[in-house]
Amino acid sequence: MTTIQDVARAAGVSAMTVSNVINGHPNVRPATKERVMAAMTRLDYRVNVAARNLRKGRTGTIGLAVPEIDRPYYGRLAAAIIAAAARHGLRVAVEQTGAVRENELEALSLSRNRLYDGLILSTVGLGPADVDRLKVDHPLVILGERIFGGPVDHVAMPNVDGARAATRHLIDRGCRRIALVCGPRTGETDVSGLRRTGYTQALEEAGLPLDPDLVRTVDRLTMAAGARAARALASDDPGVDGVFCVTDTVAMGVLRGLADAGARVPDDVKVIGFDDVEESAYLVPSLSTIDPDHDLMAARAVDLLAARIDRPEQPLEREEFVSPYRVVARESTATGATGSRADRRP
Amino acid sequence: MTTIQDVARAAGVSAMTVSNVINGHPNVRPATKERVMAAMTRLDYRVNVAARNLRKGRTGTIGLAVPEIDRPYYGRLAAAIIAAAARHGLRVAVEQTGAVRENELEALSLSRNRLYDGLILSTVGLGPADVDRLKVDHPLVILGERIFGGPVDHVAMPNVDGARAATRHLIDRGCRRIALVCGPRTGETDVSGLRRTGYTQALEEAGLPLDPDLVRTVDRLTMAAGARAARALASDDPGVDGVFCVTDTVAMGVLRGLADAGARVPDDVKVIGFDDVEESAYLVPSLSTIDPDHDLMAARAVDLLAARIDRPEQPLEREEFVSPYRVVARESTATGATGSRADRRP
DNA sequence: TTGTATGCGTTATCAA
DNA sequence: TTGATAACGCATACAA
Repeated sequence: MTTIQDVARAAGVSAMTVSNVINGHPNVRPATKERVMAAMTRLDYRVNVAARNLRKGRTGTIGLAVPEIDRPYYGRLAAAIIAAAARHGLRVAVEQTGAVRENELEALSLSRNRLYDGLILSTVGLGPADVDRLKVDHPLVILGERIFGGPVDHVAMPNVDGARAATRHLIDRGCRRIALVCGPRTGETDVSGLRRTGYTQALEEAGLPLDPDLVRTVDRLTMAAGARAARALASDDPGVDGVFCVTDTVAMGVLRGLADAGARVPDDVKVIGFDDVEESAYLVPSLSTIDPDHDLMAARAVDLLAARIDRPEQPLEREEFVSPYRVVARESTATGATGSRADRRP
Repeated sequence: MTTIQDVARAAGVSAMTVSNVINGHPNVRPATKERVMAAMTRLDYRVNVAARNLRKGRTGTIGLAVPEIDRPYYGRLAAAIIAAAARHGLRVAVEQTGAVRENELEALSLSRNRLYDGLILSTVGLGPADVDRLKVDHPLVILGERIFGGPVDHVAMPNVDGARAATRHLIDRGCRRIALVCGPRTGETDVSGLRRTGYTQALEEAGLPLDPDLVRTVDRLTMAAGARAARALASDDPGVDGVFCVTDTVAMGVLRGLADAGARVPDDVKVIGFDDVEESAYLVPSLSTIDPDHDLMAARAVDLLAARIDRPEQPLEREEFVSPYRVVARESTATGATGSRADRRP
C-alpha cells in the first residue's frame, strides 16, 4: 500500500507538497506539481480516507435512517437524498430501522459516534415522549413528519393540508361516503394521525358526518394490509363511494383488494393516495394522489444538514420546512367515462 | 469531545485498560471495568470511529453501487443487502450510478480509495471491454449479471434459464405470437442480451419462429418506456398474444400501455415479467413473473464479500453463484375465466 | 491484570 | 514555494 510518504520520496519532495498537490492548493510550482502527479500515477497512489477523516474530524458521509428502503416512498426519497448529498460532496449510508423505535434510537447513536457527519432520520417509531432524545449536539434533520415544538430541524410533509385536499378532491368528485385507510394512531404527530386530521377537517368543512365505521386502521402501511382492508370494507358494505389512503403503497393494496371484491374503480368507488410514488402513474387505473415534491424535500433536508455540518456553532433557532403539495388527479378519481388515458410522465 | 485518554484519567487507569473494556477483552478486573464504565457514562464518551478505522485498516462500511435506488428491483435488493450486511456488522453506503459507465468506474475507485472495505457493484453500463477494470486488488462482488470468464466474484441472476422458463410459460398457456420487450443490446452479457437469449431458446424449443418485428427494444428499462413500447406494439398490431418483459418494472409499464390501447390482459394478451418485485403481486391484473430469490442472492453477495474482507490473501479461484428461480403464475397469464383472485402474500 | 510506547496516513501550523 | 513537526484518537506489541 503506497502512502503519501512513498510518493514524496519518489518525487523528491516532502509529504506536505504531495498533500498540497492532492488537495489542489495554490502555491505549488507547475513543474513540482507535474513531478508529484507522475509519481502518484506510477505508484498507483490512493488517498487513505480514514486517515484524512481522522485528521479533519469529518467522515464525508451522512446517515439516512428509513424504515425500509424497498418501500416505494422511501426509495424515491433515498434516491433524491443521495443525489442531493452528492452535490455537496457527501456520501450516504442507509440504515433500515424497520420503523422500530429502538432501531431509530440506535441510528441516532451511530451518528453520535461520529460515524456520520450528520443524520437524516425519517422517524415513524418515535413519539412526542422521545423529544428529549432528539436534543443532540450533532447535525440532525428529522424528515417526513412534523414533531410539534421539537428542538430539532425538520423537513415535513404537508400532512394535514395535503390530506384535507385529497379528501376534498373526492368530495368534489361526488363522493359522500368516504372511507379512510390509515395506520395505527400512535400520537398526534405521526403520519396517520396528521393525515387523519386532514380527512376529518375536509369532512367537517363539507358538512359530511364522520362515520367511525368508515375509518379502517391497518397495522402496517403495506400493500398487503391495504388489500385486506379493502376486502373487509367491501364485504362489510357500508356503502363506500370513496377511499382516501394515507399512502400510495396502501392505496395500491386497496386497488387490488377492491378488484378482488369486484368493485370497479372509479365507477363504484374512487380512490386517492398520498405520496405520488412513481408507480402510481402507471397503475390500472392510474392512482390519483398528493404530490409533496420529494426532490424539494430531499434538497432542503440535505442543505439544512450540510449547513449544520459546516457551521457547528448552533444557532438556536431550529428550522422547519413544510413542503408544498399539489393534487394529482388521475383515473382512480375520474368522473364520467372511464378508460380515459392516464396522466403519465413522458 | 472526550477521548479515551479523558476517560482513562477520570477512572484512574491507562488508556489501554479503557480500550480493553470497550472492546470486551478479557483480563480486566470487574471492579476496574465498572470504574471505567462509570467514567465513560459520566463523560458521555463515544468512540471515534475514524481513529479506529485508521488504526485497524478497516472502515466497517461496504459500498453498494446500483443504477437507481428507487427502481423497485434495486430497492428490494438494497433492502436485502443492508439487512445481510448488518448481520456481519457492516454498514452500507449506497451510490447511484444511473447505469452510466463512468459512474460505475467511479464507484470502483472509491472502493479502491479504501473508503469502503469492499464493494458490491450492480453493473449495467460496463461491458466485456471493461473486464480489465474489474481486476482490482480489493474485495469486489459483481451482482446481477454474468460476466463470462470475468476475473471477479459474482452473484448472478438465472438470466437465460429464467427467461426461457418465462417464455415457455407463455407458450404453455397457449401463446404463439410472443413479443419481447427488452433494453438495448450492449453485448452478450448484459441483462437484456441474456434474457433475450432465453426467449429465443424457448421459441426454438417450441418450434416457433422468431419474428424480429416482435422484439421491441426500449432505451431504458422504465415504466414509461414499457408503456410506450406496448402502445406501439398495439398500434402496429402484429397479432401479439403474449409479451415477455425483461423486468417487472418494464412489465408494469407494458400493462399500462396495453390498457391505454384497449387490450385486455390476460384475455387478449398475456404478460410475464422478471424479478418478482413486491408490487407485482398487487397489480390489477397481478403480474406473473420469475422470482430469482433476492434474499438468497443478497446474502450470498454479502457473505462472499465479507469472506474476502476477512481473508485478504486472495485465493485465486473466483466464485460464481447463480441464483435458483421459480415461475410465479398470476393473473396476467391466467387462462379461462378472468378475475380470479390474485396470488398474493398474506 | 495493567501500563508504556509507538504508529496508522494525513494535514495544519509555522518556519525557512 | 517548500518543508519539518506535531497532532488527530485509537489499538497493538511488549513490558512490568
